[in-house]
Amino acid sequence: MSAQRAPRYTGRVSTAVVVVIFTVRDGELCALLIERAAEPCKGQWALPGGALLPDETIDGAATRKLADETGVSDVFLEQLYTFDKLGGKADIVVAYFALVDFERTRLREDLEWRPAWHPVRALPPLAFQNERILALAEQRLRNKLEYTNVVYSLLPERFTLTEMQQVYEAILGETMDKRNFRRRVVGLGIIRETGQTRKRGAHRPAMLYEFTSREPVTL
Amino acid sequence: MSAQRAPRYTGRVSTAVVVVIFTVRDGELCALLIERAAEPCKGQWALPGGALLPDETIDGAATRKLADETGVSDVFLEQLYTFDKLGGKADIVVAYFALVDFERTRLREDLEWRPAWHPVRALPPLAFQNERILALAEQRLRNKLEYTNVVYSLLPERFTLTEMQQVYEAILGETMDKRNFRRRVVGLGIIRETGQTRKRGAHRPAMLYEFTSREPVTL
DNA sequence: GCAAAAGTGTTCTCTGTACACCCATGT
DNA sequence: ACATGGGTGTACAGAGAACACTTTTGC
Repeated sequence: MSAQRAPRYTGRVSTAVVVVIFTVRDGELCALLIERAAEPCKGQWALPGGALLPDETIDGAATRKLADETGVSDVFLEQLYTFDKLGGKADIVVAYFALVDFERTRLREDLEWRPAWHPVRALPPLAFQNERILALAEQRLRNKLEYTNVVYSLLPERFTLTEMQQVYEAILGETMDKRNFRRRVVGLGIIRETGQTRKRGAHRPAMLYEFTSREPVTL
Repeated sequence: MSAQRAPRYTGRVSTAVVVVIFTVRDGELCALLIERAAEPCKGQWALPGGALLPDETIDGAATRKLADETGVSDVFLEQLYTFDKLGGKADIVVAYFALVDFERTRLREDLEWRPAWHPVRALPPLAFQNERILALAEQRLRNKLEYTNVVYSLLPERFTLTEMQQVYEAILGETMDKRNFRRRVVGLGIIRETGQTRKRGAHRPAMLYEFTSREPVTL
């Protein structure tokens, strides 16, 4: 597109979309990977993705991939970066990243191209330089956690402050002070009390909170 | 690229690169635009850009476009966002943004496809929804200014603190306190005194500073 | 000596951090 | 009664914001 004098060579290149899908499970940040059942890189793991369908937007392709693999939609999904020369079939790969609540996902069942959650601190061998994409996504996630409310997309409708804190700790990889954490998130206005409590085990019941907005907001 | 079971449809789409080139001139943030000399959108202005050359990387294409239009290289240049359905010839447009010192640029001379600097607060009619790209680039620039040293790419080798402050004020659109500004930028360690001064007009000479790094650094 | 830009310190507020004990419940 | 996680307040330090006058030069 756009202005250019040069002879009008029109590069047509094969373009694909991949999605880094993060969740927090058992206090660990995990990403969804798919085991490759065919060459190239058979037996290695790769991010979910694929070519665009005819007339499909790139956002649309990312949304579709996310839904195909996890069954969820209406979650945080954002474009991450566009790569080239990654070594796969596509010349250009537009990467997205998504955040999902583990409890809401239903992974596609496939014996051949099996999807599975992998802790990002213990990844298997990855195809097509997918480490680079994952590393960038993780960094963006850490940043966004600090100055946006994106954590809403990793938690259920109602949750306790301890659960919320565990999500932050899993992603940032550091423990936090309970009192400071609570003051901060309540003070920022991203969550509010529901008035309901939840009894779980031999201790005082926990207040349940909800997000004031389930749309991404920059603080 | 990457894992996919579906029938292997490979979308080949036409892909282009555009570059938002910013500079600060006379205390105004300006962007480089090119007047379209042919249909579609003849007479409107558009961001410099064009299709990828065979075997060219997207970074390479952006670097080339920047050098073609301004004669500069070795400046801050970063991928911004990837758009589709903008209405031009390309299906997919990978946008970059660059920061250049006005004094170092030599615009390409072309009677037909004329490049010119335009203040971003007073843009002419733009082709292909280029307003969206410019708005996003400007927002990113403002953000980066706050937590990185990218301003190095808008200033010459040696400069006064007043010049540096004027760049910040032009981009952020607000005046700043001289003493606080100086404390901050010196305290951050992104610049240092050169020991040299510069006499300019009927007043005390100004100390010349230089950047401690001319690579992008996140603070 | 006057106009013009350069340069320089202090005070206050706010934000973030460190830190330890009591509470409500189940067994 | 005891074990378990839930819930709360205060003190200190560092960062950022507000604010006005003196210095050096050219004319």
